[in-house]
Amino acid sequence: MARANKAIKNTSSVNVGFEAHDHTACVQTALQAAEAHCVAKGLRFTPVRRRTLEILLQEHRALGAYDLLKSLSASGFGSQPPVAYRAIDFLVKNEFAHKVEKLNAFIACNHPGAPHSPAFMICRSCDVVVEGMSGPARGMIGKAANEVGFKIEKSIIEVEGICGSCAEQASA
Amino acid sequence: MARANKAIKNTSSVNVGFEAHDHTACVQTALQAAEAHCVAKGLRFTPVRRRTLEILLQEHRALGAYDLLKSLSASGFGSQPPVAYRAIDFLVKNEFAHKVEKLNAFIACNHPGAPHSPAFMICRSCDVVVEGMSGPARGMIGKAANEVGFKIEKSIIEVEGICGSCAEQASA
DNA sequence: TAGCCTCGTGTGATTTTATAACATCACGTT
DNA sequence: AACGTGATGTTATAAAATCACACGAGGCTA
Repeated sequence: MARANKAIKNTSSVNVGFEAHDHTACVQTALQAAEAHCVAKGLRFTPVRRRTLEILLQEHRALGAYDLLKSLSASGFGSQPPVAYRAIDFLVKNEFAHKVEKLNAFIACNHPGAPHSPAFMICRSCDVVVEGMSGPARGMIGKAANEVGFKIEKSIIEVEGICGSCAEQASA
Repeated sequence: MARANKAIKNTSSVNVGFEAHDHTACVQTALQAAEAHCVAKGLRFTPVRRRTLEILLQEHRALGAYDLLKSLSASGFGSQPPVAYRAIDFLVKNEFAHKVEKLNAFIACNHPGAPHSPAFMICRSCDVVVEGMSGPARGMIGKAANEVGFKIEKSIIEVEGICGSCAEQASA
């Protein structure tokens, strides 16, 4: 629970370069966008899937599969791991959410719709994760890949460090 | 075991742009280099740690902690997870090895000594991992980090795709 | 040399993360 | 109504990682 609890502490913080905002509205917007995308693609945006995305959007931080599962079962869905993992798989496959490998956790996508490879900044102090967008090819590694005939399909970029707020607090 | 077994299959392959080479010698060289580094830094290159690095070097691919543990206990060391994890921690902390987050696995460092942030190419077909070197700052994400006052301490770059050999086989 | 401290090792137990396997149900098609 | 597909639910189990505690080897100091 260590990491999860740590993350859970900073509940409503929506910072690291972002202003607090009307979160309820932004959650709704994102859900509608996802719904529209699913309709367009013939995907089934079922209640569990919708609720899972909603939770991720509301929390606005990386959640572990078991954190999600707890919320889901509290919302009346099943209580066993596959319930969460299947919903997560759907969201990740369709880029409504991403996995943060470093944390074994999942986070709602910041740029839904836009096909992109995410890049995350992870604060080691407060565990806040912010998603930036990364261009497709990516400098050195792209070059190295070309040289050895490796064809990049997906890239995982996660940088760990210390965010602005935490740095301030530390120096204060 | 799925992923691990898959990896275990391609036992002696040392390819993806690298020629097969005198592996025994290169293992010895790397071990000696690590030993020297430890002496210089006042670190204790104990038997378990040495053997762990040796296994990683010999295998020349990403191994799970439990794969390592099995080898270690077969070599006469303890048989409980902490045995492996502690040795791995030591190797990773001192950059003799890296964790491949995507695989939850560990691999001997290709550029021992040189301080660097590793970047991995992971073939989704044969699970071969090759380490490239990544410069410190890293394009887009570095820029994004600057903008929000995020101080990067460590970066994880892993690209997934298909390696040259597997691509050939597929098209053949 | 005895006492003490630190670090490394070994073990048992447990926690956290993830999948396998199988039954059932909802929906659309035939 | 019969069927196929995909979503959901459940039980069980696997895989990855950590906790907690005992012991022991080496260096240090007194």
